[in-house]
Amino acid sequence: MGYALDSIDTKILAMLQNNSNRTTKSIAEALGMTTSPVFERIKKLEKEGYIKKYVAVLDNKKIGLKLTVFIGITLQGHTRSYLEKFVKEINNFPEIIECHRVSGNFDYLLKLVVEDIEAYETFIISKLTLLPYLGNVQSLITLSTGKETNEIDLSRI
Amino acid sequence: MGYALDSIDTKILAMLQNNSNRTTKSIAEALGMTTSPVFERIKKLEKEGYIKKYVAVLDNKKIGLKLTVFIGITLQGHTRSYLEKFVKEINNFPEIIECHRVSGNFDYLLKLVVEDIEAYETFIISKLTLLPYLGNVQSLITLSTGKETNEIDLSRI
DNA sequence: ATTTTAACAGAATAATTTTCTTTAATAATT
DNA sequence: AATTATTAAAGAAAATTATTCTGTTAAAAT
Repeated sequence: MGYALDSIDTKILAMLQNNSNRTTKSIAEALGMTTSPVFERIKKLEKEGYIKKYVAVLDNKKIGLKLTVFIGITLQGHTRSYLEKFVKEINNFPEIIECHRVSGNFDYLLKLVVEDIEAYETFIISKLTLLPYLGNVQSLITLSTGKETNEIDLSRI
Repeated sequence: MGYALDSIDTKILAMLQNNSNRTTKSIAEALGMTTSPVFERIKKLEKEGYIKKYVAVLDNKKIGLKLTVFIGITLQGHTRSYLEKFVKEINNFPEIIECHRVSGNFDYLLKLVVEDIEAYETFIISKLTLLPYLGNVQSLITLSTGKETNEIDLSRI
């Protein structure tokens, strides 16, 4: 795979995962190094794809999107071409932020973020149920969220 | 709620959501403005909490965490104190990156990221099933992911 | 033992962030 | 309607950071 991470790399990743606006200077100080090697390591981590991107995490509720819903879906047919079409359609719905093909009691698990229950119902009626080959659809409405992050614990790798 | 977003704010948020390392200068140019008002708006969006944090998004697979699993859980008792304890316990497991209390066929939906099926099994056996009051546990193993993002479509607010 | 390579330190430069002052436009008050 | 506050923006200056470059050291390879 071309490149192995050492403990300095994982520490850098851990810090940038937690706050990507942290300066290389501050990271370097935390590691007892100077800025140049830290800078070079970060660039390498970006180039090699360990760091995919840098993003601002917004407060969905404050923006007016107060409801997160998970939807488990089974399809009636499983032909390859249809599965691909399904995923493609799904990607056009701006409400959907995750779409996983899963094994277990569903074929797909979706995660979506909408304004409220009403917007959710509109989505179901005027978008989701229009898709063909749809089998069972089961919604899990989020009541509260104890934890929701992208941050991976890197102490275990 | 103290502050209403105008169209310039949402454009800034959209850009930072997509790439938080984009310079204020570049954002300002895209908006036909100078850097200072854009800078001030960003600081305001941070201060007011619309922007929660800035993070580096890592490639989990490259780091060796190749498996994402969703777990639906029902509990046998629903006393408030126990629910709180459950969430607290869950937060101590580094594998778990999301924990939602939901309505529907489960009480909780968890999302976790682990190395592989073996690590997943270890988690189930030596961590999850040790929790008391556990009822039904149903796992959805991710086979492939069509979409997985935090980026909210802001054109609809 | 010699060469090569990779990682780091330190300094210099380029670019960006951040602060400050001034101006224009809008809203509020009398 | 005139005047006064407020707010948002522009522009310039200062401070900090990112980025590049050069030289050095240590480790790895030959």
